[in-house]
Amino acid sequence: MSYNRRMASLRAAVDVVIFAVRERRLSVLLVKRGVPPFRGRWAIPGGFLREDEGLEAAARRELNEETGLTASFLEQLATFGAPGRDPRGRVLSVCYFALLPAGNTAVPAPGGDAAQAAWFDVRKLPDLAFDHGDIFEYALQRLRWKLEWTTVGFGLVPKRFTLTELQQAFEAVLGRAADKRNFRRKVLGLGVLAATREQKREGLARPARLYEFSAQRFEKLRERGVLFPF
Amino acid sequence: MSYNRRMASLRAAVDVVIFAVRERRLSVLLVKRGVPPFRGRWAIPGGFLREDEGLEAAARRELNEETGLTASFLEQLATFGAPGRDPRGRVLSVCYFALLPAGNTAVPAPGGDAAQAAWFDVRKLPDLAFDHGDIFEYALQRLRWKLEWTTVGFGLVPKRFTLTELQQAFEAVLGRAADKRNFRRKVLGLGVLAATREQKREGLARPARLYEFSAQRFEKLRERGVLFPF
DNA sequence: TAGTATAGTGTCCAATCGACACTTTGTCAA
DNA sequence: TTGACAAAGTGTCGATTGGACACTATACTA
Repeated sequence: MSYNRRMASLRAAVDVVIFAVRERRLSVLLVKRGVPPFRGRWAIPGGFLREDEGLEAAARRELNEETGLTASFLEQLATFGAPGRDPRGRVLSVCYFALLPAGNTAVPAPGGDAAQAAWFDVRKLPDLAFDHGDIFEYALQRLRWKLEWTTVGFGLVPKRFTLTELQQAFEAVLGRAADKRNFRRKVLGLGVLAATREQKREGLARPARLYEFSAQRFEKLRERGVLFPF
Repeated sequence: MSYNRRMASLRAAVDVVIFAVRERRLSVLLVKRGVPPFRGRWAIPGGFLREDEGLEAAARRELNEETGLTASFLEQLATFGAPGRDPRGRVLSVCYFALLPAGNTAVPAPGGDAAQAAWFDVRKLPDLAFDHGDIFEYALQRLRWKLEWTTVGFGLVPKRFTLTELQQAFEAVLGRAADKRNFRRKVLGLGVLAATREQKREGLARPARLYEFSAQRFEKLRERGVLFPF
């Protein structure tokens, strides 16, 4: 009944769906596979888990190898493990999703199995390798959902940002325009933003005030159960 | 740089946090380990993933082996994989959480590595084996959260149920009393319940109307984006 | 038929949210 | 210097939602 057939060979991959807003468009970083299987196809960046390496540590390592950057948000997404999802054998993919702040989104020279890396507008994705299409869809759904109901949104924007920049990031992810007054009311009403003394000019017009996310205020509210943990 | 040290040996366990409301108390099903490591300690039911077995299929199998029942809700929770979490070697635990409807919560004779199985009030848990304490906490947090913001709650109750039964299930999970009128207004306002002609007597008093969850109505609303997918 | 135990029902107030348009400020060019 | 431009910044109203709050209705039993 509960005889455990030990699996012949099992490997674990850690894949990271990396999102950033670039040119007001929500984008994902993909890598072009340089080796079989799916050679020449685009895929979500990732690699095999190493011995003595934690899952999140592996995700951070992959992210850093791929972008040279540190995520402003990183969270486990789900694990995909259908038999047959990888022609090389049984591979579980523990997936993460990461946000990078707008701005630092250069594409470095890729290493390893990836022939090249590039940002793609999420509306114009190529066919992806493995079951990465499913993984991407799931990640996007989760990002959109969390953006509306949590404070992850601040991960899409630099440390200091104008409210217009923040709004544009929201609009890029959700794919629809927001009302400026309602957006500001809501986001300031959260009580987790601190206005700085500095300003930023966007083009030739009136400068905008820079704000920053206040971790202290956020913690205080979270302790009182005001904000969503997920 | 991206040289892949292949892991010597990796196994994947699938563990299932099984919740049910019993005697108006939120309970979890635990098994007592009959073999090392952690022999004699209580643990979340689970087992190793088999070859050619999908993750969710493995979770269903474990659930069925442990309870003989089918879950009314089953969803992947997260994957835990810290090196050293299992003294036998590197083991990833892909965790699920499941709900059983109130009523059918008999404890069958356990098989395999489990010496015995028992329901525990979530407020009075023993020390658990491995990192199962963390897993449990995470599952409980997720359950509470989803109960308030999604329709999972109907998984805690039989196919046909009275509104009082449903309310008691909510109260058991959230650990606080709800106002009867507000609860009924909210739950009926979802538009996913259908009243049946039948009634049920609870004790000696006036019978209550039986309702059922209407998958059709739920789908219609979900298609319009009214209800939360998560 | 009186008692009892649970089912079932409606109002008020506060907070939230969406829709909606004009004034302010800084810069540049005429 | 001032007029034009471009983006920043700001408030109200109405609808909906959600929490607090207490009494009547019904089925049965003694």
